[in-house]
Amino acid sequence: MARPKNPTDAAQPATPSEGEPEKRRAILHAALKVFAERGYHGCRIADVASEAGVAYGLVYHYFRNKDELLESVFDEQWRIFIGAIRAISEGPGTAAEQIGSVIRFALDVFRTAPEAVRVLILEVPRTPDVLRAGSTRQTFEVATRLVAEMVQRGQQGGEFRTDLDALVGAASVLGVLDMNLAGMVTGLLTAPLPSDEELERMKRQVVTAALGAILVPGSAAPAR
Amino acid sequence: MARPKNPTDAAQPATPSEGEPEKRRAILHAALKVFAERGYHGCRIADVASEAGVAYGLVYHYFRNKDELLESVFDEQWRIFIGAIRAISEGPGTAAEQIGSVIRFALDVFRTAPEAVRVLILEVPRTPDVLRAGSTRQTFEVATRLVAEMVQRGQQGGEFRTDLDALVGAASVLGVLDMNLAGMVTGLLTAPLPSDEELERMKRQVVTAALGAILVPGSAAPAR
Amino acid sequence: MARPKNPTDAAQPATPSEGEPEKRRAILHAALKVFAERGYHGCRIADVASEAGVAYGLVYHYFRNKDELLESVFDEQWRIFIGAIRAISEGPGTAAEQIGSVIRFALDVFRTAPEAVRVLILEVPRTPDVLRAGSTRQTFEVATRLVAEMVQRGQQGGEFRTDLDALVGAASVLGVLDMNLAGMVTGLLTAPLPSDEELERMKRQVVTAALGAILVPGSAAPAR
Amino acid sequence: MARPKNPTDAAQPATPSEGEPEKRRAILHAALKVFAERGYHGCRIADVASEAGVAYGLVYHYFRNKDELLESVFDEQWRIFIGAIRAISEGPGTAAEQIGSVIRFALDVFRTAPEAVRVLILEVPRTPDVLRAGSTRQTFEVATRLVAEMVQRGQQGGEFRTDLDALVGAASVLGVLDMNLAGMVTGLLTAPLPSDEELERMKRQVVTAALGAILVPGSAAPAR
DNA sequence: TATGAATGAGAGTTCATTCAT
DNA sequence: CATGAATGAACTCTCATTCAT
Repeated sequence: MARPKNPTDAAQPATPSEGEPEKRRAILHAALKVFAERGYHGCRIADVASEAGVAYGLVYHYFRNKDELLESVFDEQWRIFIGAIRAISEGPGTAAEQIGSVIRFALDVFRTAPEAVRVLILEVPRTPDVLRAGSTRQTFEVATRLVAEMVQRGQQGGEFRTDLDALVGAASVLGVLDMNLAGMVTGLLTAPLPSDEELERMKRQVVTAALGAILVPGSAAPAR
Repeated sequence: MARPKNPTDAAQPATPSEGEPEKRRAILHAALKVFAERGYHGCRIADVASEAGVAYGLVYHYFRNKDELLESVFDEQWRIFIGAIRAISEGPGTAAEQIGSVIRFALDVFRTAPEAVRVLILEVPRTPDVLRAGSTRQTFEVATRLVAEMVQRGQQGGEFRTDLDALVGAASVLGVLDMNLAGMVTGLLTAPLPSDEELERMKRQVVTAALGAILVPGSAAPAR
Repeated sequence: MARPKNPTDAAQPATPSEGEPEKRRAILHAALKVFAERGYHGCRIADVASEAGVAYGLVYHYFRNKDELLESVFDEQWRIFIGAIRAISEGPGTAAEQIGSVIRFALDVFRTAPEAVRVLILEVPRTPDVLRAGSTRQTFEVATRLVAEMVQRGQQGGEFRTDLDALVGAASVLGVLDMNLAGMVTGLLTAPLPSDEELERMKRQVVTAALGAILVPGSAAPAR
Repeated sequence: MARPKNPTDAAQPATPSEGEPEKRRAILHAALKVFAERGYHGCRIADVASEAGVAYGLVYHYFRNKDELLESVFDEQWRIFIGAIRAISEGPGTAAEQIGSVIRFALDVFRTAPEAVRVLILEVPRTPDVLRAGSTRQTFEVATRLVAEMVQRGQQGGEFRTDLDALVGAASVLGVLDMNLAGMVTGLLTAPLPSDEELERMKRQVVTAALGAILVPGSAAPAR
C-alpha cells in the first residue's frame, strides 16, 4: 500500500529564497521561538531582537510592526503545513491513508520543531482580532477546507461515513490532532520531549482516533 | 434508555451564595462578557468596570488584581462544567451515553451562553503562564481526567476500543468537541447563532464523531 | 476721547470655571510655559508633567494626546485674545482708536505673560498641519476677520484709506504687531524684559506704524 | 524714475559654483521642497533622500547632519534674498522706491518659488534654538538691518517719519510683508496660486501699506 | 463599601546617525 | 563617491494598581 512520502523536511523555511537577507531570517526564526515561549502578548520586540542577536531597530527595518512580524511567522508556518497537506492530498493513497499521513506529518514536525507546532496549535487560533482578520485566518480556513476535501473524497469512495458534513469531519480530525498535540505540548499526555517509541505510539493512537471519528463503522482501521 | 438529566441551568452562577454582594457578581458577569469579546489582553479593567456599571476602584475591592479576577471567571465556568460532567458521570447510562451527554450539554451551553463557551474553549488553554500556573490549569486537567475515567469505564465494559490510552481517548473526545465548537464560534461550521434544528444536527454529528473515535469499530453508535 | 477699558486681566485663565480640576489647570499652565520655552517639538510630555508637578500619566487622564493638549493651550490663549478684540470692537471709540487699543493690549499682555505671546505669535502659525487643521487655524482666521471688520468700519467712516482690501489692511496691522513683538521676544528691538518706559515707547511706535499703514495719508495720527 | 532691475532670477541657486557636485545640489533642492511641505520636524532625512533620488547615506556624505543640511538651505535662500536687498540698496532710487522694490521682489519670488518663500517666511523664524543659534539667526538679523538702513536713509532724506526707530520701521515693513505673504501662502488672502493680475494687485497694496507705516504722513505714496 | 483621580513602569515605534562594502 | 543595512536613544501612549476621600 503506497504511502505518500513524508515531507517532514518542509518544516524548514518555506522560502530559503536566495535573496532573503540573513538577518531577516534570524528575526523570523527568533520571533517563532520567543512567541512560542511567551505567547503573543508576552513577547516583546526587544526579546525578539536580542534572541536574534540583532539591534532593536532592525526589526522595524524588515517588518512594519509587531503584528506584521507575527503574521509573517504564522503565515510561514501555515504555508509549510498547508504545503504538506496539499502534497499529501495530491499524492497517492486512499483518503484514510492520506489523513493518516497528515497526522503523522504533524507529529513528526512536533518532534523536530515543537515551537512551530506550539505556535500553530496554541497561539494562532486565539490571537487578537486584528491578527485573525489578516491572512492567518484565511490560511487556517484553507487548511480546514483541504482536509474537508479529503474527507469528502473518502465519503464518495465509501470509506468514510456520510452522516457527517465534510467540514464537521475535517474539524473532528483536526480537533483530535490539535487536542492531542496540546496534551503533548503541555506534558499531559507525554513527556515534554517524547522518545521515538513514545512518539510512534502516539502517532498510531491519534491516527486511530481521528480515523475512527470518520470511518464507516465496522471498516478496519487501515494498517499502518 | 435512561438519559442523565440535562443540567443546562448549571450555566448560571455556580454559587449564588446568599452572602455574595450583588456588585461582585456584576463584576464577574461583566468580566466574562468582556473577556469573551476581547480576549485576555484585549480587555482592560476599565472595560470590565464600565460594563458592570461600577466604579473603577471597586474591581480592586473585590479582586486582588486582574489575574485573580480572570482566574475567578475561569474557575467559576469550569466548576460549572466539571460539576455537570461529574453529575453525568455519577448518573445512569453507559459510558457512551454519558459522553454523549457531556457533548450535548456543552453544545446546549453554547446556545444559551456562547460567551462562556468562548472563554472556556478559546481562551483558557492559551493564556499566559501566570494564569495557567494557577488553579485554572489544574481545573482543566480535572475535566480531562473525569472524561478519561468515563473512557476507561467504557473500555472495561467492552464498549470502547482498548488500543487507546484513556487519556488519549479523552483528549480525542474533547478535541472533537473543542474544534467543532470553535468552528461554530467562528462561524466556519454554522451561522454565529444557529437555529434549534441546526444545533440539534450539530449535536448529533459531534456525538457521532466523538464516539466514533473511541468506540469499538463495528459497534452501533448509541441511539440518541 | 474715550478709550476702551483695557482688558488686560483677560490674560488669566479664560474659564476659571469652578468645576475645573486644579491639576488640569496646572497641566495647561505648564504646557504653555514649556511650549513657549522649547517649541512644539522640543517639548515632551514628560517636561509638561514635571513642570506641572504632576505624574506623567495624569496628562493623559485629562488630554487625549499631545496634540489635543497643545490645541487646548492654543485655543485658550486665542480665546482670550479674541475676547479682548471683541470687547474692544464692541466698545466706544473710532476705528483707529480701537485698533490702537488692540495693539496696546497685546503689548501689555507681552509684559505680564510673555510666554503666552510667544506661543501665540511665534508658534501657532507654524505648527504641523494636523494642528493647523484643527480649531486653532479657524480661531486665527477669526481674529484676522475681527480686525478686518474694524478696518472696514474705519474705511466707511473715512478714517482709513480705501485702496486696501480690509483683509489686507488687517493683515498689515497684525503683521506690524507680530513682527515687532517677535523683535521684542527675540531681543532684537528691546531688552528681553523691557522697562515700563521702554514698553510705552514701543506701544506708541507700533501703534503709529500700524495705523500709518491704513490711515488716509495726511490725517493726523490719533492722539494717544 | 529709475527702478532697480528686478533680480528675480536670484531665486535660482546662488552659487552654481562650477565644482559643486550635481547630487549635492539635488539634495539641497529636495530639502527645500520637502522642508517647505512638511516643516522642520515633519521632514525626515529619508524624505529628502528619496525626493532627491539619492541614496540615504549620501546625505551624510555631503552634510554633517540634519541641522547642517537645513541650515544650508536657509542660508542659501537668505543669501539670495539678502543679495537682492543689497543690490537694491546699492542701486538707484529713493528709499521709498527701494523698499517698494524689496517688497515687489519678495512677491515675485513667491510667484516663481513659493516653497522658498514658505520656508523663509513660515519656518525660519520659528525653528529650534539650536538652529536659530546658527548662522541663520544672524542672517535674519542682517536682512533686518539692511532694511533698517534703508529706513534710516529715508528718515534722513525727509521721506520717512522720524518718530520711529529705524529698526522698528524695518520690523514694521517686514511685518507687513510677512503677514501678507503668510496670508497668501495659507490662502486667506488670495488663491493659493494667484493670477498675474491678482499678484500685481497684492504688490500694490502691500507696498502701499508698508510704506504707509513709515512715510511722513501727508506725503504722496510713490508712483509705481 | 464605593469612587475615580493619580501614579509610573513598560512597550511599541520613529528616525538621526554610523559604517561596512 | 555611493549605498542601504544596522544601531539604539528618545518619546508617546497604555493601563494595572494605589490611595485619599
